[in-house]
Parts: sequence; C-alpha cells; structure tokens
Amino acid sequence: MTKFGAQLRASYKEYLVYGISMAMVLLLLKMLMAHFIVYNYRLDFFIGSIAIVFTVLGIWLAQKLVKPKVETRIIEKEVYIDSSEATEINVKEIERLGLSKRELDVLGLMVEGWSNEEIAEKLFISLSTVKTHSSNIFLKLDVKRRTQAAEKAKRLNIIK
Amino acid sequence: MTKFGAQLRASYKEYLVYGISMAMVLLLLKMLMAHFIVYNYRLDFFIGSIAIVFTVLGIWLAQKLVKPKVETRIIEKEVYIDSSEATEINVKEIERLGLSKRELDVLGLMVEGWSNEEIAEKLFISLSTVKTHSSNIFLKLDVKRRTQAAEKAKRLNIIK
DNA sequence: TTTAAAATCATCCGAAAGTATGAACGCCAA
DNA sequence: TTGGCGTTCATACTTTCGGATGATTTTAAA
Repeated sequence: MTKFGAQLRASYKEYLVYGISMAMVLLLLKMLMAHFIVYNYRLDFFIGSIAIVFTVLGIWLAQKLVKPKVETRIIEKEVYIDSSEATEINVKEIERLGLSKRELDVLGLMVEGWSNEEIAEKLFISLSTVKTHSSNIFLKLDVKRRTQAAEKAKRLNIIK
Repeated sequence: MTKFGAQLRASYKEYLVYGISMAMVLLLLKMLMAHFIVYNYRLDFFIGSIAIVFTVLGIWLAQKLVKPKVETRIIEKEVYIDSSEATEINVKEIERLGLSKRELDVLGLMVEGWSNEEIAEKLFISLSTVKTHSSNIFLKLDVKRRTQAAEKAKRLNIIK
C-alpha cells in the first residue's frame, strides 16, 4: 500500500468546519464537566468519549481532505491493419477540440451511458458541475445531445 | 451524498492497530495524570491534546481504510482489430434479445444520436410510437437510458 | 505576484426523455 | 377464429437533460 501517498487538498472550508466542530465539542465537554463531577473514576470514560469523538472527526477530516479518486483515462485506439497512421489522431483531435482533462472524464462516462447524476457521484462533483462540463463538451464537439456526443466521440476515437 | 461510503475497505489489521494505539495512548495519559496534577486549569490543555492525538489517529485510520488513489494520465493503447469481423452484425444476439424489425430501426437511429422526434420523422411514425419502441428496447436490452442502449448495441454489434 | 484557464457550484426554466396505461389494427399460426 | 405478436397511437405524469447566467475557487503559467 502506498501508505500516506494519498494527496491532501487544502481547503479552508474543511479546516474551518473542523475547528468549529472541535471548539463546540470542547465547549460541550466543558459544560458537561461543570454539571457532573469528574473524578478519577470518571476520567477514563471522559477521555474515551473524547477519543472516540475526535477519532470520528479525524476520519471525517481525512475523508474531506483526501483528493477524490482521479480518473484514469485510457485511450484505446482501434488500429486497423491497413492504416498505420491513425495512431496520433486521437490526441490531436482532443487538443484540436480543446477538451480538458475533466471534460474527458465526463465524456467518457457519458459515452458509457451513465446519467449526469451518476457521473457526478463517480467523479465526486456536483450535478451542476457535470452539467457545466457536458454543456461545454457539446459546444466543443458541436453537437446537441449526449447521444450525438457519444457517437462523435467514438467516431473520432477520442475516448476509450 | 454517499460519496465516500463505497471507498472504505474493511481490514482487521488496521482496526487492531488502531485499537492498540488507542489503548496505549489512554494508558500513557493515565500515567501522565498520575505524575502531573490535572486540575481544572489544565484540563483544557489535556483535552486538547487528546483531541489532537485522536484526530491524527482518525486521519491515519481513514487513510488506511480508503482505497489507494489512482494516477491521472492519458494512456494511448493500440488495439488491433480485424476490420472484417468488426462490422459483422450479431444476428444471434438480436434473436436472443427478441428485438423486432422496427425496434432495430429505432435503435439504429438512436445509436446515431437522433432524438425521438427526429426518429419519428425519419420513420414516418408518431413520437408516441417511437417512445413505445424505445421503452421496449430498453426492457429487452435491460438498460435504463438511450445512451446505455447505444453503448450496449455497439458492444454487442447488433446495429449497423 | 499577477493573470488566465480550468474546475467547481447554484438556480431558473423549457425541452426531451422515459414510464404507465390503455387501445386499435393487421397478420399469422394453432 | 382466436390468441399472440408486432405495430401503431394517445394521454398523463415524472424524471432527466440542456441552455443561460453568474459566481467562487484552484491550478498553472508567465
């Protein structure tokens, strides 16, 4: 396993939420301690509770910070035996059309038949973003519908 | 959203390590408390420390449980295909799926990216009929959307 | 450090797609 | 001649798509 190889993404929103959560939990504990007696025989329990709470918070934090799965786009070019120069066309086409990495992700899933919502889930982005991407894809591919985009994408070999 | 739910992987080792770590940290804290005085004015600091420690542990746990990330890159893979068998229509599949003539007509246009209305015009039938056909097609192909139908149709070579 | 492109997200609204149900008609084989 | 199948059509309803617009945040490059 690649241990801590997972990339972290800085986002102060998450840090802020974590900080606030931590502060609130500490406050809550403080209040609890004001009402209940915390002697030695209860400290174990308290520390245990705190440990669990912050473990959960840590897990949550990590989940938030870990960069969501990055798509691996493998472009399989169908090379027919008679034509050998069809090799470089794909990348050229992609560049010519100006399709970005993320747009290719969306396009790939689109071609596979996934709905916008499913694509959003798979790429860990919102439905809105998928729509934005797909709209841009349609513009760049000069098509009107996702089905046409799929057809053209396959025809131009710009996807798997 | 259930984003990260699917990414977790059960691993007893990690749980074990976590449990042992937790126990050891608790023990350490207990020992520290035995040597140093923990009065009210120090409790904040202690709880804070515990919080941090277990947050880190939580993060570590999460990192361990989350599936390793995938590299992002575009790979060009050449797939040599015999052009003669690539264009062969799979009649057996069509019969197995029970697709009728008219359904094949609709499916063909569907794969090409035409809308239901356009298909209706091309086949000189009403939009309703196209919808009926496409619904039946989805049932027979066991898919939910036209894009999936297109993908499956191409994969099974039951069109064009 | 500034800038530009890429990626993200939201909302509103109309269009297209898809579901469910019912029905009519012709063809053909049992 | 009847029942099944394919084809056609309709209405009503729900869901998904797609366009338009505006915005913030990241990332990469200059």
